[in-house]
Amino acid sequence: MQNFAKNERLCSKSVIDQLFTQGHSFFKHPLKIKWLQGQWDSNNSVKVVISVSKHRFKKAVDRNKIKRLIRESFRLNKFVLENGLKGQKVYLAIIYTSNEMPDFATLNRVINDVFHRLNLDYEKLSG
RNA sequence: AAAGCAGUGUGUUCUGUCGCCAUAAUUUAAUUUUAUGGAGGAAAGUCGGGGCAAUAAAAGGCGCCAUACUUCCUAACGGGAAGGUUUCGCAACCGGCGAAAACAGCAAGUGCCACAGAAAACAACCGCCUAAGUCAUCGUUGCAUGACCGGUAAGGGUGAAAACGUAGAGUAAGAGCCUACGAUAUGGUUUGGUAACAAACCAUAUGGGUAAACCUUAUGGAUUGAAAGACCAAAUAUACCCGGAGAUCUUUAUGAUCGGAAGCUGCCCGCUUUAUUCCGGGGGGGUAGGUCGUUUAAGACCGGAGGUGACUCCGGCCUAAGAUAAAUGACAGAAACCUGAGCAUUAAUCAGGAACAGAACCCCGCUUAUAGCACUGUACGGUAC
RNA sequence: CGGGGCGUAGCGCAGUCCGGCUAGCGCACCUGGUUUGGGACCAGGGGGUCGAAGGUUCGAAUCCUUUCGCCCCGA
Repeated sequence: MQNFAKNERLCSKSVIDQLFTQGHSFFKHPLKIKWLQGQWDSNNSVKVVISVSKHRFKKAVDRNKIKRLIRESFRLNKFVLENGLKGQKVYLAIIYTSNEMPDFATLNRVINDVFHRLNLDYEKLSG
């Protein structure tokens, strides 16, 4: 299913603090990724938070646009990550760090690469 | 005729696939499925005003802040409408039209006005005048000369600004001191107007600018903002309250027996307590989190009536985003619009473009940003040269 | 959402309340002197539309209005 429901979003402030202080991170232009293994009740395998800096994009319209594009490509590529994780659960933060507006095609490709990379890192870490 | 500039209005529609948020129905172990709805004229800036909420508070005064032609509209406003005055534009003049105005008061008081200039506000530095008064002088006894006491704003290369303007009369010299014409201000009367104000007449005056200087007058203003505020409430710790604490027996109970610590006593018995420890229960405040506040309102649309207008009244009809690390999207296609190529021109065709910008308690305004398109103004008439 | 502050020379700051004074100070920069040469020192010099636009005034960095950018605070 290529949907994106409410329980796949990370909303708790304390968990976000934990993710940003203790999480593993890597960088793939124009995205910065932070991730951390987690535990929760519902049976989805990822909780994600998407962030665009107010410093880089002053207009709310542009920030909303970028967040919507990232969310859309996350939704379409989520199956890659779910296959790699094999039932484990992960908190994820996606931070946009460029100064230019992205277009959907390149962003989609980057997200796909990022998820493959994330799967490799996860396997390496867990053995 | 029209570019540009300024203002006002408008702010593209439809189809398919996959998704997001809310509500309703349906169905479950979680949930699923279906239907309906889902950004703006500025949602922006947060500059005014109000609702709403909490706190404070007799009335009133002082202080502080804001506003300032008039009448009206509005819940209210620093907003709006109509009107007046002044200035500006068409424009040389008149009418007319349009635009702008922080347009109360400096003739209530105080302060300031650099440089220059005699002087920047109770004006005698130079200049002009010695008629009157006092004193002195003398070949001249005067309509003399000199000094003192004075008079005088007509003239003076300045300056942003110089003490009503021009002409006459008058005088020793002069002066609105007086006269004529003109200008301005204040007060009064009459007429028109709800009023600001306008016109006419009379009287008085001639007082430089500055209140986006202090200030005066009039009017208004309590403070803090939905992160306000109300309610529910896990985990952990816990004020306070209640019950209990080890061992043995059995009839399993509000049971019996033995025992520990402390106090009363010198000691035993007996009585009382048992906390600062631990266990169980209650319990208040309250964190994470959640619910309400929160979208039915100074509401939209249609029709009628009143008013120059802002706007008001009456009737009908409708309910229209509601998220909370924050939904309203992505991809593909079509139509209309604009630009370029194409063509003598139009059409077909091809390529490209489509602004400013995203609700966060809710309204009314203001301000600022806006591609393309539409409309209005700039862009009237007469007279004179 | 609400509140407060700052934009002046390449850099860091005065001056703004209460309008006129050459828009000033330190570092940096340039020229000359000093030294065998450099630094330090001495003397002299250049560089500013006071964030932007409009207004008030004879006159605005300063007063008023609008606007742009930056920073801080309240949970």
